[in-house]
Amino acid sequence: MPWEKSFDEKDVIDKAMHVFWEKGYTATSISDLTTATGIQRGSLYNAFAGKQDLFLKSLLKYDIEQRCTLTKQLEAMDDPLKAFSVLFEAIVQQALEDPQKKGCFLINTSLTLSEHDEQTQQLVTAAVKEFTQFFERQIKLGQKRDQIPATVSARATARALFALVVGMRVMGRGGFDKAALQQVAKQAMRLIS
Amino acid sequence: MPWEKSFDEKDVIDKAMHVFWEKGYTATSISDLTTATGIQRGSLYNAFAGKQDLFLKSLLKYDIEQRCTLTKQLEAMDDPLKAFSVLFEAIVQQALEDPQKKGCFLINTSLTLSEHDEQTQQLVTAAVKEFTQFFERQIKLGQKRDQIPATVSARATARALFALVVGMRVMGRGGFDKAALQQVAKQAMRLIS
DNA sequence: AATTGATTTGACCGATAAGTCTAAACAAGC
DNA sequence: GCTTGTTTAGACTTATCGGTCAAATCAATT
Repeated sequence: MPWEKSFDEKDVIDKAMHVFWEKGYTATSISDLTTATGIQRGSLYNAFAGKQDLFLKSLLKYDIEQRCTLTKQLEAMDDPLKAFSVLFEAIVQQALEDPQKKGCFLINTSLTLSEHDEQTQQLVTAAVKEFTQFFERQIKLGQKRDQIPATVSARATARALFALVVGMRVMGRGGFDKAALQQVAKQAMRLIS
Repeated sequence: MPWEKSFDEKDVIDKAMHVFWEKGYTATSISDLTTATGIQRGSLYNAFAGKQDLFLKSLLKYDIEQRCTLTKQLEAMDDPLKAFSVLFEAIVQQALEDPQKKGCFLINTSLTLSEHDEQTQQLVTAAVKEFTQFFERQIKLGQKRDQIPATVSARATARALFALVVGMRVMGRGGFDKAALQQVAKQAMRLIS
């Protein structure tokens, strides 16, 4: 007899995600969220447990849509060297294309982990871990195919590549231009050749 | 006839610096600052123009005490390879020694630049620029002395080393252990050998 | 069309933020 | 020891925060 929700929950999460991504958790107010999503305060609290809950769902969506999708695509290429160059080129592109210079939602969040609940912390930790493991898998695959020298340490290099990705995403938010980011990307490739 | 200030302004800035460094600008309240510094609200506003002013002075102090001091020491070593290894080892050490895992105040700030005034933004931008230039100078010096291969691009490698430093400082705040950071440091050295 | 009951709405709440202001505290000059 | 003028203390102001709630709204069932 009652009445169905008049808004799409997925849609709300997507809009909230972009606000959180751009402004960060603390700097985003509930008013920001109601404005961005078009739904009212009460509806928001009816659909979600609170601000932190909506943030977690936003971050989860980002993780699935961005990191998981990208690494899956790269892994499907079945060509580690190509995958790496595509990945680094994509990071350069994303940094240049985004006028708001939001960077990476996960990395941004990882720098303010203490202001979040345990679930969010676990999500970030897991995402970071899986991302470095992706690097390690690809390096080992490349070595098996003699694309990457067997002399390089897979785990150490994976961590260095991860550090470079983090560095690039932070640099992309600051005053670094296309050339600078491309140069870093090129140096990253040097680590696996 | 009047009466001298009963607190040391430098001391207040130092104490405020550690609070801002640990909690970030927004998460630090005036009450946090009065508690940490031991002076009262009114005195604080009498001595400083406001929260943002005190933050800028804190960041400036950090920049002078940490970045400037460190790079000067490294440059005085007059041995680029040694300087780099000392630098990266220092970053590992600092990450491990700090129980609060504050990371680098400048890099942390660079990720929330939008919430600061223009002066602060300029300070961060300048510090970042000078830091990459330090890398570039050292690499060129190393090449002149045949410590570093002439084939490496000084500017590109300088930027990559900077990216690695950023990555390491972010990783140091998260769940990465000593071994992981040391491995990244080692890979950084590979870029200049 | 009347009934029904969850959704929606926007006013409301207590807490806390940054910043202001007045009155008390104080040391130097007379 | 009184006057003087700055520092200090902390109550106060205004705004905004996250979150709640009761009343109005609406579509499906009857």
